[in-house]
Amino acid sequence: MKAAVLPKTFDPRAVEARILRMWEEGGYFGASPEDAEAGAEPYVIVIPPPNVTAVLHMGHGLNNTIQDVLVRWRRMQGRTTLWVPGTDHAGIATQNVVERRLAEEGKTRYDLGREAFVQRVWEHVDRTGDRILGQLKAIGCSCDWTRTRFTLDEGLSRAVREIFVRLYEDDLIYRGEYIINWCPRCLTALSNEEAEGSESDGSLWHIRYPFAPGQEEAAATARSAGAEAVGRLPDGRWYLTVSTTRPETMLGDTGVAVNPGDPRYGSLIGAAVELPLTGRTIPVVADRHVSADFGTGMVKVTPAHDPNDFEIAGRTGLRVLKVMDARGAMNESAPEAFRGLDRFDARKAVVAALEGEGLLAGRDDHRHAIPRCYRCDTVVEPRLSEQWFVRMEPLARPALQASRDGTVTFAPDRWTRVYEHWMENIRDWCISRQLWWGHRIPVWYCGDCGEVMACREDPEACGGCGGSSLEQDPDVLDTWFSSWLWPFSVFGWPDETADLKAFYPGHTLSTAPEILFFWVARMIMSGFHAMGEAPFARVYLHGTVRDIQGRKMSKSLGNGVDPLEVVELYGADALRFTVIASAGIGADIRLDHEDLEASFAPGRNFVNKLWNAGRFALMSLGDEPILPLSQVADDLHLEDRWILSRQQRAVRRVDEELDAFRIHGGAEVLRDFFRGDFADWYLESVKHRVRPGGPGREAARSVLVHVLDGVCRLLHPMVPFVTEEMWGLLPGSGDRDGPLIVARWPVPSAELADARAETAFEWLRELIVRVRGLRKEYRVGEGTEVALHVTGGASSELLAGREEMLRRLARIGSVRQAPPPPKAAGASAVLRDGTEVFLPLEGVIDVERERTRVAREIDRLASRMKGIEAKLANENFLTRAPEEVVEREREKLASCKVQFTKWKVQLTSLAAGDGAASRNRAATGRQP
RNA sequence: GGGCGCUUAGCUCAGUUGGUCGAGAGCGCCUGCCUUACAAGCAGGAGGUCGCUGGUUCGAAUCCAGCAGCGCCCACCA
Repeated sequence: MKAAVLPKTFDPRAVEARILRMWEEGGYFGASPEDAEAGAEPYVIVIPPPNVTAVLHMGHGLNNTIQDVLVRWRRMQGRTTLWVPGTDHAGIATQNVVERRLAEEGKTRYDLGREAFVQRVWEHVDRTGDRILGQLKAIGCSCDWTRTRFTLDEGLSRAVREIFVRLYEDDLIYRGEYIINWCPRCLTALSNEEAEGSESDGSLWHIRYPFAPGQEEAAATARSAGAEAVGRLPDGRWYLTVSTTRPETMLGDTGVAVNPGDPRYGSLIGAAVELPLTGRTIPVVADRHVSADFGTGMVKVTPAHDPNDFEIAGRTGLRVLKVMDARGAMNESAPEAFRGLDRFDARKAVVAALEGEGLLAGRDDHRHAIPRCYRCDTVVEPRLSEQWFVRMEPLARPALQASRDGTVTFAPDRWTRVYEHWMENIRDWCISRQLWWGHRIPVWYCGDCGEVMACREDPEACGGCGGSSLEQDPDVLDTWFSSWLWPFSVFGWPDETADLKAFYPGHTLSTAPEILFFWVARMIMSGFHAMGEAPFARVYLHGTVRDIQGRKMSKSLGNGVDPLEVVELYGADALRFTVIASAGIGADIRLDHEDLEASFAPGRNFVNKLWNAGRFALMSLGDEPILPLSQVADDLHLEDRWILSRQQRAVRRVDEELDAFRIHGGAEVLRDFFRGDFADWYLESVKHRVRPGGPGREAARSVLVHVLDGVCRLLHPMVPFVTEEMWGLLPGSGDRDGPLIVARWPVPSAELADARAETAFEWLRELIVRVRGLRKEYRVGEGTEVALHVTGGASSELLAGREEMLRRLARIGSVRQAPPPPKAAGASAVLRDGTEVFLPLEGVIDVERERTRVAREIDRLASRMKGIEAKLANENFLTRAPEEVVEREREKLASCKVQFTKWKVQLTSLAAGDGAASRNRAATGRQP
């Protein structure tokens, strides 16, 4: 029949596409505001939109699997569930990619012009965007695809405009000339977060600036006040020494600063020095920013090319002189010899020139953090320019409060402090970018009256003078300026839509910690500002996917793992289960990109095992109807009651784990239950029962289907494809109104919990394991049925009627509840409850070997007993340890004593059986 | 410079409030098995002074201090 056709191994390729189509066509992923109204409290997740530029990597694989597990779990629990998908236009990143393409054709974006270039980018993202969504689908993400959004689509662009104008009107957006981080390659401003510091080896140069004529007295005074950095050149001129890591910037120096309280330099304040190589004379000023105890205590001031120096200039009135252009080359304000030189060439040239003039005092190795562009890794240049900023402090206040009062919580918890620290030290956000790909800044300048207007709609005429010579700001907005609105812009904000009412705020956000500041923090801020409440309550920050050497997976290192390749090879379920089960909460995951087999075998093997359990059911259950549990309640065998009881425990624990974001914990619970309990023990103990004529057949069939049904449900959020397929093939036993994806999540049943059955079965399990162990230990193959003697413990009650199971699972021929005959040679063990187990092995074992082994065991046991006895003799232990702990120790000791006696007896019996043993040594070999 | 995290079996990692953890899983390894669900499997097993040193405690992988190694984040000390 059907069952016979099922392949021995699960073939994901044969079923995934079909199931995916079924889910999608069935509309199970979607949710409407009406659903939310009718159903239980909605559970909403908005996806961290992947960049349209890149293809999906394993980080996405992990993150989206986590989200899908949560979503599917809540959906099955009956919550109205919505997971909104989408992609991010990724300003710089995408523009870079397209520009690189153009470069291959020998063109630049300027050759195309703005409009044509943007058109070109659109063509590119239309292609890649679809591919990314396809990849998400391939790993099984149950997003509502009908709601797919793009940060640059019309609705979201309207949201961007609206928030910009609102913030502008509230004076929370302003324009100004400040030192910002500038990428000389991308030719745009960057936010603080986009300039990533990277430790590098550099140099600290010490340069001598000669004093201008007439400053000798001031210099000499400083010198006698202890200013070692002030001295005389060979030609007699006085000089002072400053230090810098960027000598080329000295060409733009407009002053030297000292701390006003520095006793050495009091005389120098107001003095003039000659700036080498430039012929300019610059003043010495006092500023509190300079610390007396670092370096020489004197700082060269380059206001146009250093943020601190810019501030010093603001306080002291030093002039601001730009000596570099946008590309980081020295401009016309630099001395002729350096004009046009790139900053790094200029650095060498300046150092050489200074050396030539005898003004280089020395150079030290200097390791420091150099900020680089997060997109192209070019060293960022601090640059004075006019940009747009968001005033962050007012926005940060409620966002900080939300974390402090627990409105928003982070998992793992340590991120709370990181978040709060950032919020407490928030700096204004530079949002303008000199790019073409992105949301154009909705600001117009009037050429007639100079009016500046931020507008929701493109203006026809100047609001100030009515003139029509309006020009829009050429810049675009930081890509994060659209993504920070994502949690509500996807629902149609600023309109008061039904979606917004039903689905905002969401519940959980799952993402990588790298974008905690870029995105998470800002979403919380915009959420409060635009919507009056946080966009989500819980933030889960998962770990990083790394290669086997611990390096972050990246395209440039070529150490990435392509999720689609994994899906192709092992299936989406294998990928999902592997990443879920392989790391704890927020912990990094390591995968070997060179050995996908080794990396994903755990998931694949597990999925296959699951498949085969289902296959067994289909092959062995037969076609007769399966009775509901209620109808077989009176015929349940011990193993039936045991597995049903265990299942209730598993359900409870999975809920606990998932609720705490311990997804791996949930996977572990289910693996233990399904493999450790169900497949290894339950199936093995009922195999003979489900066959026609088997004892208690109907009960076994019913329980088997019931439990397997539950296993499918419980595992569905993690491995949705194999469970959906299997569940569909299983003979029905209960609610089967639709596919598994919308089936009811199991609820622990107090009725099925059966502590006594659990105790009894666990005892049997222990007994069987011990017997199997003894058999292996004494090399008694499965072909040899042996007798079993049990005494003590709860044996008689627990053994009643279990002979069949013992025979099948431990190859025991007969069971005797009596001590072994005196002096019998054999193997013995003691169960935890003190039950003594003895297998008479006269004539099957090598007695001499066993005797030495047993003697060794006796020694080992004796020393352990001594330890426990000492503990029990300890007055402090007895009085202060909880009663049950002491009791446990006593039990431990008691069982050791029993075991000890057992070994002793065995040793003597082995000695007694000497003759017989040597005669039978030949029989110790393998069974035929 | 400040902050955070990690260090447990050969490898990758679990271990929730200190007490069945006298420490587990997966992979790998060893032994025996193609037992009609599954060799992507079954049964059994070896393997760990829980980074080091102290401390608190009747009891520490778990708490505290110090140290070492690795990693991450933040920061305007030129």
